[in-house]
Amino acid sequence: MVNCVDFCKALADDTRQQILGMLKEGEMCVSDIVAAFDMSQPTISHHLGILKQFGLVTSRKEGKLVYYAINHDNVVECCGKLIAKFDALSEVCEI
Amino acid sequence: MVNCVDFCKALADDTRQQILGMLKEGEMCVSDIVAAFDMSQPTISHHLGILKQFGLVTSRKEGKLVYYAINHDNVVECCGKLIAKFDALSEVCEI
DNA sequence: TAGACGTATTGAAAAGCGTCTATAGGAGTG
DNA sequence: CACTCCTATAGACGCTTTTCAATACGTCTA
Repeated sequence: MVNCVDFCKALADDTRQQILGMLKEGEMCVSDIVAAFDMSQPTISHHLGILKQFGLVTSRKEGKLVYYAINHDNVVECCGKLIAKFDALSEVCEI
Repeated sequence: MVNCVDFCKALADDTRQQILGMLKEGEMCVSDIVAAFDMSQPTISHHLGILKQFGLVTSRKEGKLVYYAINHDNVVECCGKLIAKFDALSEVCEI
């Protein structure tokens, strides 16, 4: 879905990794994510936009709220691509 | 060895990913790496410095030449950390 | 319809990153 | 020693990224 470089760029930020780690536990709406950080709402919205642009999260609207969820398949696929790209022994563990 | 964010930052560049992909096949000296790119030697040296700083490659000096090699264990470990961090099902495939 | 609430967008400032040229340093060679 | 070759460092430039305040947009409710 997304290439390895874009995948790493999407994850090359601590805030985005933390967001993704939170979403691993289940979907969350924007205001709940914002509440977990000491950052402005537009900043979080910006990071969510990047994660979505690269296909690492999905979003769905429910009334006033927007729920974000991790795109599990894409994340796992990208991790697998990374291993395959740099690990000469990757064929041992097919993902 | 290195955290997930730094690992992704180190790989958030196409040139560095290409270098690491080349080194997967075996160690290379700087001038051979430079010859594979349409970039200046200091630029390649800069990227090698970043890869080394984050522990993704090692280097050894042999006369005038400096050979770089991929730090296989560290790369695999970091990929594993990434999967564990974001894949709720990661325990299925222990790395 | 007005207002309140949740989220996205805009525009700007600051910091970071990738690239170059110029140059320095270290190692071999004549 | 002087010279050449290989690699690293320094400094500068432009572009990108992160962050914020301000504001726009959409949705629910009174």
